[in-house]
Amino acid sequence: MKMSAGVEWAVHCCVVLSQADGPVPAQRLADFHGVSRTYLAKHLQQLSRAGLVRSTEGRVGGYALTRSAEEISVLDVVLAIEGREPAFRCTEIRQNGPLPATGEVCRRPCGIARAMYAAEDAWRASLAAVSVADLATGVEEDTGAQTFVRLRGWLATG
Amino acid sequence: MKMSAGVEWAVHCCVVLSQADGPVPAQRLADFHGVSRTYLAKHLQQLSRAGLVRSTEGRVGGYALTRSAEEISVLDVVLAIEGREPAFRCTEIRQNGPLPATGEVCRRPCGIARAMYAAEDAWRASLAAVSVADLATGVEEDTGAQTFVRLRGWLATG
DNA sequence: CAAACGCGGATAGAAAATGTCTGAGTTGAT
DNA sequence: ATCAACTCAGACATTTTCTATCCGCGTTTG
Ligand code: FES
Ligand code: FES
Repeated sequence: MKMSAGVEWAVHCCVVLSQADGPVPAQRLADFHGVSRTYLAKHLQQLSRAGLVRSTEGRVGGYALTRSAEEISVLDVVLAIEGREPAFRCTEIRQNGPLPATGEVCRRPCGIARAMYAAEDAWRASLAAVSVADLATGVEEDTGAQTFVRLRGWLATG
Repeated sequence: MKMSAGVEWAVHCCVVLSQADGPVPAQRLADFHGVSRTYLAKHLQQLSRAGLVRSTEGRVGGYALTRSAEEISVLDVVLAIEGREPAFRCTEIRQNGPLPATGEVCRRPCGIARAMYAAEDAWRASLAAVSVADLATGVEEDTGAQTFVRLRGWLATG
């Protein structure tokens, strides 16, 4: 029951991309966060496959958001990295053993699975309520308005 | 971001124990669910360490709930098996790179972590609202009132 | 054409989950 | 009291997953 560390990297990258003017290469994103470039590239490819970022190839290529930061929720990023399968998986062990549940009952998920899925729905709803733009404003409130100014400067000159 | 399969086993066992009169051996629980006895024992030990079940050794030993089924929530079982650590772990990569966050800001968790923790709190609240007794009544509604009667019979004679 | 960049697969290493084993301790019957 | 059977508990392998890296290929800019 633990989340991949790549989720944090991806969210941080989305916040950075929301403040960038043009495409940002994976090398620059990796240097900014102090993480492995090759491994971060894997996660960026997953974001690309999920349609959250667009990749431009070639000499001055890089990554950029496909929509505005307000339209990208944290849930979108988490699902792109961790996958859309629910964390809990009912293996239907109620059908095992000496007193198995009959086939008619098993057409709908069992009570245990229903409770687990309801909890995951609440989790997803909470993450869907926060957008990348909200995170960016939070960063400005925490570290000051000049943070992103310096970030844009570093992205341009670096 | 996936949950251990042992969680399902543990929850099923708690539902069975809520309907048992005396202590139930791990062998009986494993046979009833059609799973490995030795591996299930490991999870039952975790429940024992968490204080949810009590183990009695000896010739007629086994496991029994320490409190009433109404007082045991699904969240208690999940935390006993999966551990109490949150799924998301902030590795503080905001302190890396060329523009690191200064030490003063980092005393409180960053915005990303706050959003993740809020979502996990919602998840836990949803699981805490469901008790083992609720699951048992759900099983009776799904499979009929005679289900647990036959279960008690199998536990006694088996 | 050369340099920089993204993409995908192949390849290891580390960590965690899964599954099994043997021993210590307790209980009940003899 | 002794014995034997049954139990739990922790230590021990096995398998899968995550993490991380590397190289070759196609693309774009200069
Ligand atoms: S049968 Fe076990 S959770 Fe559905
Ligand atoms: S610094 Fe990355 S989530 Fe807190």
